[in-house]
Amino acid sequence: MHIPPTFSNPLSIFSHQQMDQGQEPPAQPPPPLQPQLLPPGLNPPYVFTPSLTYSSSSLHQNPPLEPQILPDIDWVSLLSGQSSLSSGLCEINNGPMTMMENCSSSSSAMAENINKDEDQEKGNNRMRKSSSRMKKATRPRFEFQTRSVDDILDDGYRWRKYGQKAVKNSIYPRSYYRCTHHTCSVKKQVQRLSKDTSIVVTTYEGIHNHPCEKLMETLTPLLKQMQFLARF
DNA sequence: CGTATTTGACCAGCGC
DNA sequence: GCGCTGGTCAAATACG
Repeated sequence: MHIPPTFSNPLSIFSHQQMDQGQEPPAQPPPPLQPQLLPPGLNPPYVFTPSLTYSSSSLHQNPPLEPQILPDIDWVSLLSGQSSLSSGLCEINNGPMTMMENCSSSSSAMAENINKDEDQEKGNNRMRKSSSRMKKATRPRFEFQTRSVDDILDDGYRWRKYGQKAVKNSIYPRSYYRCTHHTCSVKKQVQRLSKDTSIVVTTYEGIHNHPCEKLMETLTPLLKQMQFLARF
């Protein structure tokens, strides 16, 4: 599925590492915005600008830190986990393994000793469900605020929707997406702000372990041509 | 017919 | 312990 890109002006980008400790969003209007880097794999109508950062209280239990203007965004590096921002977050998040990891291994060991009658099978299913849920270690998270008529930010990756949920204090539902790449477990959440309905908040969780598909689509013919020419 | 989306149910975590 | 909330699953449905 491909949703045509129609948004402009990502209003902010920041990590939940920052947001989890913060303060109230700024009362003052942000300074004039300057045009910025165009993310790779995105179509020309996009206009990216730097921005103050603030958080949606409907999305996060804790208010964000002081707003800050981030430097130019290297989207490829950021979304593939190579930027200083994302790698920094990885370091922060590489703490002790969550108890879910332990639970999942113990549950599989437990499963060997269980007969396969119906009730126990149901129990195992629950185990697997909760294990996968609990496996959710703290992963790097990035949030983008974009001004857009469409909810979906065309970031060059392919996503499959796996859930939608009404959230408290918001008239708009939150949508849950997973990266469709078979080896990639990156997720994102998309929600429109009720305070400012023109703003869509996209939260990425995890780092892609594969190249941006749209970027590869663009580059592959060029690379082939370069390889062809290199033979002469 | 294969793939993507929708949506109700289930579950864990948290606060009271 | 109970209720609320957010996140995920998976069957049903829609779509190309």
